[in-house]
Amino acid sequence: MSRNVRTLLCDGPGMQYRTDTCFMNTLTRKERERAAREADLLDRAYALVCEHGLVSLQMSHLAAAGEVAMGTLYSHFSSKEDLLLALSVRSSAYRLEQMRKAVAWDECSRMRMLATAMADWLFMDQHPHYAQIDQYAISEVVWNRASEARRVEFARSREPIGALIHDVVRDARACGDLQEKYFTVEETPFGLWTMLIGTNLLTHASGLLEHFQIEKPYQLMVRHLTVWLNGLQWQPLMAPDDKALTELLCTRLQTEVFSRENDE
Amino acid sequence: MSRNVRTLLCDGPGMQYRTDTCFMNTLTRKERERAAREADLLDRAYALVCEHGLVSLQMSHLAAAGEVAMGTLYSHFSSKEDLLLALSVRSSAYRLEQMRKAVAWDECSRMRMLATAMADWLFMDQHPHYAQIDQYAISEVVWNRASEARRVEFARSREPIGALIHDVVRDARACGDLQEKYFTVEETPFGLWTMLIGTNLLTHASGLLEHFQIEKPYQLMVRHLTVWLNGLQWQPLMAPDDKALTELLCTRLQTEVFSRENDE
DNA sequence: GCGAAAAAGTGAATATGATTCAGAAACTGA
DNA sequence: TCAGTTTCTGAATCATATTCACTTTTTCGC
Repeated sequence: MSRNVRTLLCDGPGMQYRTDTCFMNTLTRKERERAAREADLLDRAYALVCEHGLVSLQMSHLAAAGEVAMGTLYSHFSSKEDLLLALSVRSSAYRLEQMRKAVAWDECSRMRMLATAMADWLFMDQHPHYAQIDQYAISEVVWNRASEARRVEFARSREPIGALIHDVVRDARACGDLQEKYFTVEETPFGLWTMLIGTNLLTHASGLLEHFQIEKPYQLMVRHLTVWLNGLQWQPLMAPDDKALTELLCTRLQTEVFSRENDE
Repeated sequence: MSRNVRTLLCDGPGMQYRTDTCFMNTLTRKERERAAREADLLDRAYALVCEHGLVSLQMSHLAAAGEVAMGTLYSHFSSKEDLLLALSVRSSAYRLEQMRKAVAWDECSRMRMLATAMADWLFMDQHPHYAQIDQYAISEVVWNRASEARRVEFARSREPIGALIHDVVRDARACGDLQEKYFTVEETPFGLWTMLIGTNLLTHASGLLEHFQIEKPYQLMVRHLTVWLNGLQWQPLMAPDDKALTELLCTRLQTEVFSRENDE
């Protein structure tokens, strides 16, 4: 009978051991242990990626590193792709942390919006392997081979980040910095989001941007974001050619907001 | 002695049979036949992708379909990833064709700029498999496993598209539609480029955008491009909430520019 | 044309590495 | 304690990319 409920709920790895107790928001000891092991496996997987590169990540290596059998590994992750997306989910927390600092900045809404983009950039700069994993995991081929449950988990894991940014939009509207109502609150950050992802993708295709005479893609992106913010009439308007401003912004963000001390 | 020259030039598949005759821009019969076979293999590979999906594309299937041995296949493509990037190179010609129509539109420079983005969108709509291949091929993992020669070939193959867009920027500057000189001609389209790529990536991660209450990503992108163009002060300015305009634009483009007859 | 050397092509064998599953071990509750 | 159940195990399987020893074809000096 408990069996039946469990079966109904199970539609993928990571869900496998969830029972009705979930509804009470309490995890059994077993469930906690299992979650802990999954987290541990992900940590080790990330360490392997850092050490040998994403391409060399092998399920058998991870099993060895995590001191579990292949079968156990596969009880957590339905496939290698599922593991990659799980890694990406794991990165959400770090991104969120960074993002929180950005939006908490004691500055006007526009600066805070820009800071969210820079938070992402800084994150990718500090964690190039996560940048690579995130990028790869979201590509159609990998995405579709991950489990449905993991895809949902991924979307959920990014929700808080979305919420944070939506709040900035709402603040901007509330204080009059952002008059326009062309977009819903949810639609507004789309331009920023796509530029971030596109820049990341292009940046990592080594040699491609150089071929098109583009030197510092992230700096350039910030300038294009400035253009975009101006297009939204997000006050106060700024000149996108002001490279000094961009750099000052970078510097201030790093010192005032992200306190670069915590390099790992 | 000819051997030596050849050896020096050979640094990857696809280059393997290039000799000094290249410098005279004449291909020997052999070289032409080889090029023809490579093209044929790519056609068949694309057909296989269309029929069974990118994930199911197998080198052995392609060898069978192209009636060549595995070894021969590998004399053309150094790896599966190299083949994928070659497929992406192949798509450049089709993209270019579409793009040419867009920039030849009898409209103001701003509309033509927007039309280039729509050309890309339409291309991806008409050739979803190319959209998927292009996206995957440019991802760091695949990109780095393709041969250096192929990566260069890819960059070169996109050059004409870049040139076309740069011309639109130059035209806009010449006729006064685009006053600003914040960006070099090459830097100007970066915002558009990244939005296109980002939108494409997000769109194909099924379920993700829906999760964030984003309905029609490409329409939304066009509106964000309008914002961006406004930010550049690219005349004539337009209201990005004018969905009717966006749709009219789509319709006009499809009828006047891309003559949807040529659906394959 | 002839025949040896070089080039191109072949596909079975190899190599890699993801995934499975039959059985062993651990745990549970009476 | 023990039967039933869950969980873990890792060698075996399977899927495929890649290679390479060998065959066929082409080239080219005579």
